[in-house]
Amino acid sequence: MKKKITMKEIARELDVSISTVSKALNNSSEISQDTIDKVQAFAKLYNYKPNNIALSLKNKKTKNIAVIIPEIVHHFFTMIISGIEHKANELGYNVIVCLSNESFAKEVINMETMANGSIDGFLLSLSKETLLKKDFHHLREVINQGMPLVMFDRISDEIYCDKVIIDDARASYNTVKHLVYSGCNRIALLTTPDYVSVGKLRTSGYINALMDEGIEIDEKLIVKIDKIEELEEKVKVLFDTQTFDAVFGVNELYAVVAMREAHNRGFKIPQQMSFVGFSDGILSKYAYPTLTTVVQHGYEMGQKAAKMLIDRLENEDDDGSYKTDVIKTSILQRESTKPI
Amino acid sequence: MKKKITMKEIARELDVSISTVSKALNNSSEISQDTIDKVQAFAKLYNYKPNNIALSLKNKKTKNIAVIIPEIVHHFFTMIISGIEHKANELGYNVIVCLSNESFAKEVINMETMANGSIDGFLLSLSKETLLKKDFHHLREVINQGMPLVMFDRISDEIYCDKVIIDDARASYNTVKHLVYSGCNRIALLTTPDYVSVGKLRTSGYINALMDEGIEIDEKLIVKIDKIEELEEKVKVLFDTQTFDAVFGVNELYAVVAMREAHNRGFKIPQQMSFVGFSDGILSKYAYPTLTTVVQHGYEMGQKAAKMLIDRLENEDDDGSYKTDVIKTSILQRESTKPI
DNA sequence: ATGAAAGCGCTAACAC
DNA sequence: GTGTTAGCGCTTTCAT
Repeated sequence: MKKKITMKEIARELDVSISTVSKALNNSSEISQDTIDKVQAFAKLYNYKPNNIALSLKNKKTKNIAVIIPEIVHHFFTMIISGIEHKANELGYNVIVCLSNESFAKEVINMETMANGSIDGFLLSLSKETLLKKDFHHLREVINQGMPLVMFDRISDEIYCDKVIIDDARASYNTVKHLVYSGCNRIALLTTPDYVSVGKLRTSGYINALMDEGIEIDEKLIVKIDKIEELEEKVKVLFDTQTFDAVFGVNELYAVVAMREAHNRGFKIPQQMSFVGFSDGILSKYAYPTLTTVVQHGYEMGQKAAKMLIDRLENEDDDGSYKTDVIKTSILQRESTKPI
Repeated sequence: MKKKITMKEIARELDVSISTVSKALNNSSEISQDTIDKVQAFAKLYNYKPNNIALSLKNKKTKNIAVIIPEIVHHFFTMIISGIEHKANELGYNVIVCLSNESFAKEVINMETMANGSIDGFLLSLSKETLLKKDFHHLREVINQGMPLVMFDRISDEIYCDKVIIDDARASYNTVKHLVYSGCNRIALLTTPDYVSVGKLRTSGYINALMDEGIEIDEKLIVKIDKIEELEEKVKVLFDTQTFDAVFGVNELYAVVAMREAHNRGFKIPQQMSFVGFSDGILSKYAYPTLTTVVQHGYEMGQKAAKMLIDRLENEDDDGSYKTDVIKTSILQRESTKPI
């Protein structure tokens, strides 16, 4: 069990001062080549590695960033984390993952525990509860302390900071148009309550597309699902009470569950009924039939967010202007919709 | 932008010494109630929070643990992370996530960068490449430094440390028996190459179950799939060249893809052909028909692993004995298999 | 070319 | 009851 060696010990062994060791290890021009060689050889021999914590304390930066997400068991979020991790590592940063579990309290605690020196900046996607309460004091606090914050996907307009989002409304608009052009005109929408920003935007895109196409909005075709537990029941009720020729789900799960129900009721897909979901995940890809979806490019979103944060960290010239990056989406046509 | 305040500043403002502030904040009995009140009030007013980095340096512990996993975009791994995160937070630790992307080099780098003081211990699931190379020097190194390591799921018997695993062989054995009892006797196996420890164990469980049931092993029914890209093709070949009445996949994806192929070829499921997968994920749950699977309890596994590591961290009495926890699995009967 | 000393923020043994 | 001091591991300014 050879414990980690410190500069102090190297200094003692080589009978030089600690500062000489420090400079030698950093190839300082102040030090003779002889000493440099000697110190570096010794350091390598004993596998010396500088202590990150000491460096953090000295430099006032940790090279760690925290990402706080509502949930990790979601394809979209895991793709985002992948992207963040990749980009952060590439730029020399480590990623600390915190889960809010959609809870406001947990989100606040996470931010508070991380804000005390453990990290250099935050990457955050708001929990549903925070979105509902509209209480953002914890975000304001870290921003006031001068700690950079980049929000992604589930953001708030009330907070002034860098952001990365999807063009949700447009994506939804395009999708509905796509369905219309493929011959559908009674399009059901499975969405979330309006307090979820992305759900609201997708709903508005749906409405605008139908209006632009001169199709009447039928409120009965808009189903708002809050908790996953009510999903199956609400879908059944929709099928029991309404007629329609397409279903657009604001996430892949909604769409797949609806598709299964259609299957069970004997509908031919996509001939009699079409399906589109949001966020191209594993479910869409392996559903039967495979599901046409809006591709959100989560990996790219994660990379962009990480880049934005690190740029901010490494550029002192903080001019006080924040930017919002919008990630383009695209429609991935598979078996659940008719070709246009 | 009110910067973080330090003890030094509190001391200056209140005209007492830094150590008095320290003690007052820690409610030391050495300090008069008066001073304690005064200091704490001031601290609260200015929202003083101790600097984690300074504490880490002083205490020689960071309250951070690193988890290194091959991939994050896998339901099983995300469940494990959830479990780890939950348990770690509960016990006062933060989780730093590192992805090896199944690469040996990345795994080594991850461990090296984290081992220099950033964390107190490791949670690790080996990358495929490491499993193939059987090069574990990086693990030995951190263990030698006295840093605790707990391996989970993809482990190596060559390394002496705490472990948490699934009873893979038994789970597989039970599953095959389950299929036999439900009336199947030509059971195809979709598995990974043997260097993936869990794949190997599952394959052996399959073989043992068949032997115990007096069913001949047909090597042609055992398909080893290394890369995801060859999955669909190999499944097609299986269907083209063999006859069978059940498919057992060592993960849910393999099973679902095979089930789709069966669907496309007009097989009635489960009447003509049964399907079982491993690891109860989102795919199994929403497949059509829903897929019977082996439940691996990833969340529980993550919790156990985190608990084990933290126990080790907080109990100095390291008696040099390591333990291996085996998580029980269970079969979740859904629509893709006949009831027994 | 080398070393002494201060300091990052905090704790704790020891002095007064 | 309060303050002084040393120290965690490292960097850096300022002597020498």
